Amino acid sequence: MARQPTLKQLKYLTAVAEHGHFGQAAKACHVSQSTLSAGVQELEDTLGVSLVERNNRNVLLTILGQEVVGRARSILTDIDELVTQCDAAGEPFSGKMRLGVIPTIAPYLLPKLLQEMRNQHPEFTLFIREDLSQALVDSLHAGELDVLLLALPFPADNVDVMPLMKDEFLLASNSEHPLAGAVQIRPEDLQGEGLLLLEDGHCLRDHALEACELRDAQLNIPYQATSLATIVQMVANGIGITLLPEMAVNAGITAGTDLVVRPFDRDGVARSIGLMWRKKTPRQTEFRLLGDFIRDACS
Amino acid sequence: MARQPTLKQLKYLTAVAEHGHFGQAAKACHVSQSTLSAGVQELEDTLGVSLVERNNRNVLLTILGQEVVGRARSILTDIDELVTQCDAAGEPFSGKMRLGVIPTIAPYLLPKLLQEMRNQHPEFTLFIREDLSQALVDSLHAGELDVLLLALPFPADNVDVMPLMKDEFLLASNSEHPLAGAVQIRPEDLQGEGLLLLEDGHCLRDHALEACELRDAQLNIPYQATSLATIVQMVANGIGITLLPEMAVNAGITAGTDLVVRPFDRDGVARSIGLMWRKKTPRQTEFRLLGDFIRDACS
DNA sequence: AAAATTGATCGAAAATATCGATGAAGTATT
DNA sequence: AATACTTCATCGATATTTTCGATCAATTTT
Repeated sequence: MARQPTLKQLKYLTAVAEHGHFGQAAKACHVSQSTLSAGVQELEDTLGVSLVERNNRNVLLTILGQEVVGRARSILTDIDELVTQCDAAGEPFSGKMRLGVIPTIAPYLLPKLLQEMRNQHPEFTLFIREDLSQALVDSLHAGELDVLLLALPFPADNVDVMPLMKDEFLLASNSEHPLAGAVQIRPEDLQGEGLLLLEDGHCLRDHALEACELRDAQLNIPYQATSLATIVQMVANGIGITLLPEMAVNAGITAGTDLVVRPFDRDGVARSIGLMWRKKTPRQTEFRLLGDFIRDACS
Repeated sequence: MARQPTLKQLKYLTAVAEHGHFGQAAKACHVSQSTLSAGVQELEDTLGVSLVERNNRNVLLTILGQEVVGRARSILTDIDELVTQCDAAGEPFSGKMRLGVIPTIAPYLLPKLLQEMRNQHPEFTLFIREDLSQALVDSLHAGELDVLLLALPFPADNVDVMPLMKDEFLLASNSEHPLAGAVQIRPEDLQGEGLLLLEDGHCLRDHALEACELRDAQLNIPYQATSLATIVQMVANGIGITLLPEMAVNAGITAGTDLVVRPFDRDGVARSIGLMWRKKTPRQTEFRLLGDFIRDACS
């Protein structure tokens, strides 16, 4: 099997084409003339063609040689670009990143986050995928995503997490509901109420119940919905009450309704928002910087 | 200065990307696993980035790694194309060639030649330049042309020539001219006649006179023209007589006129048509094949 | 627990690249 | 016509790089 030409040989050839002189070409390549001469000959050997006509006073390129030089230049340029891209990738927030986000975070954090990102790091491209936690973790391990923004804890192997912030759960009810006017609201007050929650698979459901130290059995859950926006509409129509994450409320999810949103009487009724990435990723530093950035952007 | 990645390293990387497995990739590249592993690491070192995430059960590409793989594939394809082109160039009549032709040959030989070439070797591209012999020879030495089709002899250094065919000179005159009805025509009969010839620089002029063993001094040359077609018109109008190369007559240069064209009484009143190339060209074989082709096409 | 798989690492051997010196062939100068 | 110069090719010695097989460390499967 015939061997491949090497980049070095192509480099030598283009230098000869440029200088029309082996000696000068060698100088430009920082090698001896003999080295360059041998390199060009080797290239001709491996290609099995004549590229340069050595004419003891001026060097001429074969017509085929000219075409090869053209291709060689293009290839060397491509190599340079590849290197350049990798150099630039060393800088944080300069390349690309694939971020997975759960549906109970994405609509409320991303607008601000993406806007800030575009402002401060216009060179940075953030691909977003929205899905349930388990699907995101699977994708993370499949190499389809680089980092996840989700609610912690979530069970996953071989990952590191970086908690970013607490997100309080607020009780949302129709204004006519008894709890809307209560002096103080305790998690225990939820027992027996018609509590509307997202369907199975949404971690918000589990985290909310856990934060309130409640179990399914203690609750009267009339319906399950597929999005918080739907739940808000149901609550506004008096079908029940719900727990809304603070970030959704801050983002205005209740705008246009007469929902009453009230905090609990004690701290800690909250979910934890954080980043997750593969333990062996080489980009941990970059991910931690992203975490800092998200914290800043959303405070 | 950071070193360049090598094609081998890029090859290894793409193999890893393809197989998702260092061992299989190594097998595909016909090297040991350690060699491939070291190659990929070296690539990462020279680029200063992480491309592959080694995960002890499955190999994942960094997002940057995926982009680098994409670029690498493209580069390797370009290399393959370069090699393919050179392989094909080994075959005669498959690449490109730049042919210089003199004005007293081009219009009469090229139509047939180019048509035959397109029929028999559609892959072959023949660039044509038409100019006077001296200009062609200069271009030949400058590397702008690969081979010339002209009338021999023509003085030039460091060239080889390949005579192809004789091209008889025919006497052309108005039908009313005395020579039009002569029993036989000898070169000597031209003395004193109004002989129309091309202007200086056209080798046809010199070759015609030489073939007839005449000198300028022996002739009555009323005008000099810039093309044979013009001369034909002048002869048709009774301004003088001229010598036309047989190939021009065969190509129908006198069509539409009442010119009488007659051969001389003896053989050898002719010019020699041939190819010329740089002595050091690596394509001599190909040029000789071209010569054979031209001889065949024009016989 | 043991066996198997996977990629990284290491030292020795083989292949290669590089250099300076020299050669060959032509050009320019005297 | 002889000489000096320029240019690229060639050669042998040396330095570098590449490659391999064997082994290691970590993990997974049996």
